[in-house]
Amino acid sequence: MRTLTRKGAATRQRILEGAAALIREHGVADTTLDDVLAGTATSKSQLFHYFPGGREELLLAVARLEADRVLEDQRPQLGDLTSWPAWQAWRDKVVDRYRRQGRLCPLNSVTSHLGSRTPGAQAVVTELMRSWQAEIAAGVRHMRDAGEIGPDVDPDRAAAALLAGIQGGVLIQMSTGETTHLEAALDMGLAHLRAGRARPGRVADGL
Amino acid sequence: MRTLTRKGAATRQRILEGAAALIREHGVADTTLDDVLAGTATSKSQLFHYFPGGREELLLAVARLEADRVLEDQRPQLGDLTSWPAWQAWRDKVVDRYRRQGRLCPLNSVTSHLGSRTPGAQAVVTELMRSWQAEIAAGVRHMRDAGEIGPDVDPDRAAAALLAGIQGGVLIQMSTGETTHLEAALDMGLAHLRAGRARPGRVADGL
DNA sequence: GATAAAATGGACCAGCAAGTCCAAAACTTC
DNA sequence: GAAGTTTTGGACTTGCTGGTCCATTTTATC
Repeated sequence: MRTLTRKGAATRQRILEGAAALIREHGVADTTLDDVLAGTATSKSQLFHYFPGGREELLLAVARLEADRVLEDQRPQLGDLTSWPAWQAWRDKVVDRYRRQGRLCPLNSVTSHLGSRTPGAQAVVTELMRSWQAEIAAGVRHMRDAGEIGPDVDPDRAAAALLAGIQGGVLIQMSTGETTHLEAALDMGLAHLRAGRARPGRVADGL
Repeated sequence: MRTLTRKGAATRQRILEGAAALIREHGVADTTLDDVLAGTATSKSQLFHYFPGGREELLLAVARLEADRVLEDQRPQLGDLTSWPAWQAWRDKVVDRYRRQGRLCPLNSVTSHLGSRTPGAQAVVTELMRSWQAEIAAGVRHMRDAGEIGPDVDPDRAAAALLAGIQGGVLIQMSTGETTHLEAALDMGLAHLRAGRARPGRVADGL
């Protein structure tokens, strides 16, 4: 596969998106290569032609796709955390996104299935977390510069805590089906940021 | 398997714990029944004798074992959140527990592998979350009654947020290998609770 | 339109791992 | 110590799924 014709690229994309859709619906464990083939009207030789690494390579590609989608789904709010209403809008969007997604988290599903033998999967998640946190931290920094948050707040650490709350909320949602925890975590995180505005020194005293 | 002799019970336990140990070390996907057999010096007929449901039943039993262990590992601190130093001690214990555990989270591994077709797995996690949150909430309630936390704080919601932070911190640790997020989430959660002490009305204003 | 490269179809293979089965040994109980 | 039950060993079956292979068709390029 030296080059890729337009047709070839289209086929590859069809396989990738079809696989992602199936995994979103049934989970990784219940999605075989034959399922993907049937669902995308392709043959086995095509799949292995475009993903020489076989299942593993395909799953990794799906993971990347889903990782990208996570941040995309938070735009444009995530990149514009410049006022309290904006933060609230972002919070609502996150909750809504995961409420729609339901119990299955494709990314977690894929990575936990690829497991530790595929370092690429961990890398995808790590990178997602890194940039996600960076964007939140940028928002915190902005608010801090605007005097809405105390100067003693560490933006990265605050963003890390917020991000952890989101992840945990989603994780819990995967078994309970409820977004209660996600909302509680986000609301507490935001309340804490807001509270830091008037009383410098308060935020860090638990560290 | 009408009754279980002492010997039988011991064998069953040996299989269960051996399976749990293997899964802790290598993850679910890389642990076959034959691995368990080899690792516990048992034969296939024994495994299916004590776990008629086969792999699925065994995995579920392992999930229960691990779920129990999670709370046990936090004792006695978890049940005694009655002063700020006690909260801090609990926080340290949690961080330490997961730092020791490393990247693999057996419970998440098992449940995400059993997937949605086994409702029992979700139930185990849900139940764990429920009681975990209840114990944290009890601590919050205690502190509130002692006047250390404002009366307007909802203990269950605060506990939910804290729990989400923990879960997310651990989840992130699974890919990064660092406990940074876990610590940030816990510290922020505790700082927020502490901050609620002096200024009633503050905590809930983000809701 | 000839040639080379890419795309496609689908039969085939191989291996693994879950699960079955039956006979033999050990234990319990009387 | 005999009868019945539980426990154990391990060979065997079976189904599935990832992966290979090669012949054929389509597409690009000149």
